[in-house]
Amino acid sequence: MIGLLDANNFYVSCERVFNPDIVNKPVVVLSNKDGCVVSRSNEAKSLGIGMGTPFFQIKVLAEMEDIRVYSSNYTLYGDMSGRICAEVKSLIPNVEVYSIDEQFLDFGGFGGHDLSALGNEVKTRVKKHIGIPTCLGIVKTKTLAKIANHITKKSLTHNGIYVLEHPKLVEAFLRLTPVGDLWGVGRRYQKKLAEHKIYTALDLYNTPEHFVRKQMTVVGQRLWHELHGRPCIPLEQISKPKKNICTSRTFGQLETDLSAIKEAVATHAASCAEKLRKESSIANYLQVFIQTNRYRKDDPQYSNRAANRSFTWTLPIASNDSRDLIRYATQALEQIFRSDFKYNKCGVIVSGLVPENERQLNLFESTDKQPEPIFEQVQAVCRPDNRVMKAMDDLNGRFGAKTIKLGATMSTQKTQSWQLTPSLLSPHYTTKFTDIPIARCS
DNA sequence: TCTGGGGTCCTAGGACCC
DNA sequence: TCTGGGGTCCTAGGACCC
Repeated sequence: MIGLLDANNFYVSCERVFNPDIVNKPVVVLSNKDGCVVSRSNEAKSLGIGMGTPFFQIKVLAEMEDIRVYSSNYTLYGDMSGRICAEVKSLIPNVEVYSIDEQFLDFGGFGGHDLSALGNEVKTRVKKHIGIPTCLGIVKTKTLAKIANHITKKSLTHNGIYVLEHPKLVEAFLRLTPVGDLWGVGRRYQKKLAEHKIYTALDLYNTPEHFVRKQMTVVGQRLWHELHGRPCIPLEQISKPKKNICTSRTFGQLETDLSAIKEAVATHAASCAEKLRKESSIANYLQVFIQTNRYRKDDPQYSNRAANRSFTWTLPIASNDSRDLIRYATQALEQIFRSDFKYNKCGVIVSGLVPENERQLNLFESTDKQPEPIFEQVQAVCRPDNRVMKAMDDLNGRFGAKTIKLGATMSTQKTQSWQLTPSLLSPHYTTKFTDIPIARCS
C-alpha cells in the first residue's frame, strides 16, 4: 500500500504557524512579484478566490473581506517542507518527496499493522511537531492514493485520512472523481475524453485499454493500469539528478534598456550556476530567453523563442562556473535582443547536465596553469579548479546569500529597475540570516 | 520498371505536474 | 497599472550512420 501525504493549503499553513492571529481568517499567499494567488485558506476559497487569480482582480475584495495577504516566502516553505519530511521518516522510513507539500509513503512491510492508526499517527505528529495540517490517502497505487487524498480533503468526516482496501470502495471513489481531476489528465485530455463520453475516473477505468493507449499514449496506459490497482509508477526514494535548470523572473517594470536586461540575465546565469554547483552537476548547453508582456495586446510583441531565435549555446567545456555562464549568457542575449520592444521577462536555462566528475574534456584544453596566449579563450572556460566558486559558495553559506556577488550582477542606479522587492513578505522564521534579530539567535 | 534493413541522435511540439 | 516560476516525459520527424 502507498500513501500520499499532502499538506493542506501549504503556504498559508506555514504562515499561520508563526502567526496564529490569522488562523480562521481568510488568507492568501501570492506568487513572485505579488502577481497571482498561489495558496488559499479554506476561508479564502469560500470567498470564491480561484487558484492563480491575478491579485489586482481581487484587491478590492481583499480589503472588503479583510483577507490577509502574503508575498511568497520560499525560504520558509522549503525549510518547513524539510521538517515535515524528517518527521514522517521517523515513522515511515521509505518516502518519496514528490513536491514541496506532497510525499508518497511506502506502507509495504507494515502488513500486520492497522494502517489507519499508523497513518493517523503520522498526521498527528506532523501537526503537533511542525504545526502543519495534512491529509492522507492510502491505496494500492500512487494514482489511487492521489484520488483518495483528494476526496479526503473535501470530506469533513474521517479526520483527513482514508485507507481504501475494498474494491467496491475504490469504485465508489472513482465514480466521485471527474476524469480531469486525475493525476496525469490535464485540460486537453479532459476535453478529448469528454468527446468520447468519458467524464469520470470510473468511465476511464471501464474504457478498453487499447483505446486509452491510442488516445493518451503509454502515459495514459500506465494511468489506466494504476486505476485498476496495478502499480506502474514506482516509488522513487532517491531523487534523480535534474536534467534542466531554469532561472527566470518578470521585471519590476517594463524594460527597454539592454544594460539593465544584461544585468538581469547575468544574475539568472549566476543563479543557474549556483544551482548546478549545489547539484554537483555541470551544464553543456545554455539558452537565454526574453519576452514582452503578452497581456498587453496593444504593445508590439516579441519573444525570441516564438520567433524561432531560440539559440542553444554549446559551451566549449561543460561548466558550473558562474563566470563562464555569465559570459555566454550575456553574449547570447546580444544575439536575441531587439530594440524598440518593452520587455517584461527574461531567463536562463541550462541543459545537458552531467555529474561534475564526468566532464568531457575538450581536445584543445590545456591543463597548464600558464597557458599559451592562443589558448586564452579556451582556458577561460575550463578552469580546472573551481576554488573561487567554492570560496564564494562557502562565504554565502556562512554569512547569508549574496554576501559575495560577481560584478556583472551588481546593480547601478541606472539598471536596478528590473528587480523588485516583495512588499508583504514574512520573516525567514526558521532559517539563519533573517531580517529579524530573534531568529538570528537561532 | 525495379530501389533494403537496421540503427542512433537531436529537436520541436504536445501533454502533463507542482 | 497590475497577470509566477519552476520542472518532466513522450512522440514524430528529420538527419545521419552502416
